[in-house]
Amino acid sequence: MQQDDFLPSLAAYLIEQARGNDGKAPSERDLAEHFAVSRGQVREALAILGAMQVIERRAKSGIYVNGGIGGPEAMAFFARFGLPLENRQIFEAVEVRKIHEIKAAELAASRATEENFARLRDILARSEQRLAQGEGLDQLDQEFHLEIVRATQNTVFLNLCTSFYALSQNRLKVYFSSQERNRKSHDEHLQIFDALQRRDAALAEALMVSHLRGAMSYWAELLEPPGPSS
Amino acid sequence: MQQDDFLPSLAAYLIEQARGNDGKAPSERDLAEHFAVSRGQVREALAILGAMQVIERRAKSGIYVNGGIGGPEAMAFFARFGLPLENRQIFEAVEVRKIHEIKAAELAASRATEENFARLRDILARSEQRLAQGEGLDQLDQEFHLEIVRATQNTVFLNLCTSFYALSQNRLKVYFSSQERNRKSHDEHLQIFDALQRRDAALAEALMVSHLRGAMSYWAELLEPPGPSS
DNA sequence: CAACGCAATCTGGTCCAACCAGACATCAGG
DNA sequence: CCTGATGTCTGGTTGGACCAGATTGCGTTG
Repeated sequence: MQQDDFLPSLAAYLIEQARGNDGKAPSERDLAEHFAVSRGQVREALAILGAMQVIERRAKSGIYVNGGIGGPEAMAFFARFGLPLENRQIFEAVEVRKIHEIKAAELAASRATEENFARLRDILARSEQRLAQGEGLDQLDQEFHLEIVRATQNTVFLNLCTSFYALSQNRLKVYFSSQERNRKSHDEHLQIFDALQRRDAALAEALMVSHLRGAMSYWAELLEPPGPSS
Repeated sequence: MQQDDFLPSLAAYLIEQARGNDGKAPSERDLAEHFAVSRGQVREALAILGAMQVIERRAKSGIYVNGGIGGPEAMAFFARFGLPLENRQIFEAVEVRKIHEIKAAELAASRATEENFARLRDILARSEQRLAQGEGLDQLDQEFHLEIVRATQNTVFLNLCTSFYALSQNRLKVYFSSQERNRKSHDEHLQIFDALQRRDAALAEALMVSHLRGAMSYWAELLEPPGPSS
């Protein structure tokens, strides 16, 4: 109940306390007392939250909670630290992820190395195994998609996609609870892999589009996507 | 020479010192002495860098610099704090930005509101003014592209693109030093705007592709893109 | 009674002096 | 040469202290 949990719980507490108080959070000293830690600890955590732009530290005035936890750094952080995001943000993140992965498939078709193909083959083999045992893909699905991103040879892109994957994956585990959907996913993975090996960028892209369409629309329902009007 | 500059200079120092020392950086106490600040200050900065995964703080052992500054949080941070990234990372970031903006144009065509169009019109009008005065676009170019992203109504996407824009824009100011390139950019902006207003997603996307192709290839040369073989 | 001004208070920013416990390297003893 | 004890170094954490600007509230004054 301590150490790594401190930052998220502090963040949650800040947001809670700031609501209905002009966005102003308790003072560092109060926070230290409330969490029974030293002020130094609080300041370290606040430094991180401040750098994430989740809060604003105004000298000689107080700590103010910025409205959004939506910044990319903040999202990546919160995902890592396990703080839940709002459905709307998750939904938007999923859309961004879709953008990334479709393009990744296209780029990977021309850039993938034999090393990438080997890893993909390994992932698919392990997927086959898991399916044979009647288990879900989840982790392996993530590995497959990230390996395609890695195959673009763009490390910045890979890091970015990793963050967004972590962001949505936790909430979307349900998808892989159905053996039927698992089977379908795996078959589509095989087709995508085949297109990549044949260096057919257009086909890989098209297959990825349809692969994600199915999954994403299912997820969209789960997440109650925000309608156009409110 | 103090306050906000501390984090980037500390980061730079850490990376420099860690090179050729197993990635191990000086101790907190040494850092505090070197920068003539208290250990508390150093620890706050290290907390941020640690959260960014730029460094790893190993208890009772030392501070270790993680190879990459390429993580999305780290990149956004460094861009904000003005620490220069490596050419390769900038180049990769530009490619990611390209992916984002092309898709943004497509999505914006169907989602843009009258409010978005109004802001775009305003940006284009101001661009016209600046060009008439013989000045470069730079800032306005950024505004134009980000407004298109905003028109996708995806705030996570907007935040993400804002980070990546900040990342590359600083290094690419040179592009807007040529009046001819400025004029060309502006004309293409007008065409894109027109396509958006006509809700022609395919056309908007195509125009954005060709708009970015010109600019990006110019930038690519500046950045000495890494060849396929080292 | 209202407006002004001063003083106490609160806040973040910064620093210092400790202590803890594990990691690490060194050195003495077998 | 190997082994184990020991002392040093490191990050982790705490408490207290001071500063200076922002804020608040009260008392004075017109």
